[in-house]
Amino acid sequence: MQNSLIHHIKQFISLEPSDIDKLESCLEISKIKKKEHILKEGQICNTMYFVVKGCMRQYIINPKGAEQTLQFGIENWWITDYLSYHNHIPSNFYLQAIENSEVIAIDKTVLESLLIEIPNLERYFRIVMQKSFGAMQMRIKFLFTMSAEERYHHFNDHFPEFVQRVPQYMLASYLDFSAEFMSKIRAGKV
Amino acid sequence: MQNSLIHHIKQFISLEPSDIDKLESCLEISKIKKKEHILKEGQICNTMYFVVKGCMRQYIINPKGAEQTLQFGIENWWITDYLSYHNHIPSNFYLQAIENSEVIAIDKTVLESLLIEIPNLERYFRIVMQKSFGAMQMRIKFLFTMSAEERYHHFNDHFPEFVQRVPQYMLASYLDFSAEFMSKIRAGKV
DNA sequence: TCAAAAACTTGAACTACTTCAAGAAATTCA
DNA sequence: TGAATTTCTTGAAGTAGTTCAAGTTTTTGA
Repeated sequence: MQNSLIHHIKQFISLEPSDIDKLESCLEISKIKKKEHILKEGQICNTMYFVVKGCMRQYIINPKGAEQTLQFGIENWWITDYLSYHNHIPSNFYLQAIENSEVIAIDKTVLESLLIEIPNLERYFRIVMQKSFGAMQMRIKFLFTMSAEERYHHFNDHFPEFVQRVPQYMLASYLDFSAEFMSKIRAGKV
Repeated sequence: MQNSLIHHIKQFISLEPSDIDKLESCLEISKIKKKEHILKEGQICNTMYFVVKGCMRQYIINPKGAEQTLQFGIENWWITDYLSYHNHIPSNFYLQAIENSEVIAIDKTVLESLLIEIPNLERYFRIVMQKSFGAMQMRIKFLFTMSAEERYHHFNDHFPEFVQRVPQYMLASYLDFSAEFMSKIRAGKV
């Protein structure tokens, strides 16, 4: 079974066999147990994570002390704190596994040299980032224009399998409403 | 005076003189009058816009018929609908000048061939997109954790000159509250 | 320069959500 | 397996915002 990251990359660019060798020599899968953190607030994030299997989340602890999930990362998604990664500053976020997961962790220095050795890889990341940014623009649109109930139904319609996969209270905070309100939406009590 | 886009690119990567020539032959500045649209909902967005001078915004018309500003683009920012651009699908957004502006419009086909001719340009866009995505992650954090009043003060503290530059009602909708509420915040009546 | 248009303000009534508290159900793992 | 933990539910009370409508101020452009 081929490395799933290489498979993902090939969907966007073509790779020479020698490039694949280089990549494979740098990549290894690490297992992250459910609830384990790969980044905590205040740490500098020097790593990009590609989710091979399982599910990760990015969250914060808000001023009231409650956890708030800002992003999920499932199979074939990259997850990191891009600002901390890019500017080498302490992170605002936690990154945590919400299922037993497998990720490919690429250290910034390793990635920098890979990008120099395989220039075409810049193209891959450019495309992936543009797609992610586009998705984020749509997310802002949904947050701004839909009611809590509409956001829940919209998400549920588009990602029904995913809704089964994560605790409701995490999905509620991702959609920016309270767990209690989620319960009432689901019960039709709104 | 050098093309401000080339100046911007040079902050991230180095360019051969021949690359600069290639670039300059492809780029021209076009003037957009205040209130003029460069993209409307339903159109396919085939162009990326680099703001040389002035200010653009991305907005939608929400289900109640009101305009809602989702993003601003000032000098040295790229603005486009990335999802429409990337997937060649109709846009959800409007792109409009809110000051008399000058932009460099790069057509997708032109950009694609530039990226092939100047591979290093992929790196530039990859970096710019990663920075933008990081900024978007922070924006989600602020939207999720701060009250309307906190968002206003936070924005005002960080971008005081910009606050002077755009109509308050546009800023209010960008910060996700009503123009009337903005008025009350400013008057200290909350 | 001044009429029209755009932007801002105000208060009163309303509402979509939050918070709290407590119990019930489901899941985990020793 | 069953005790502990995590997750979900419910209702009552509260609140951070919206909406509406009308008036005022500022800006624009012929």
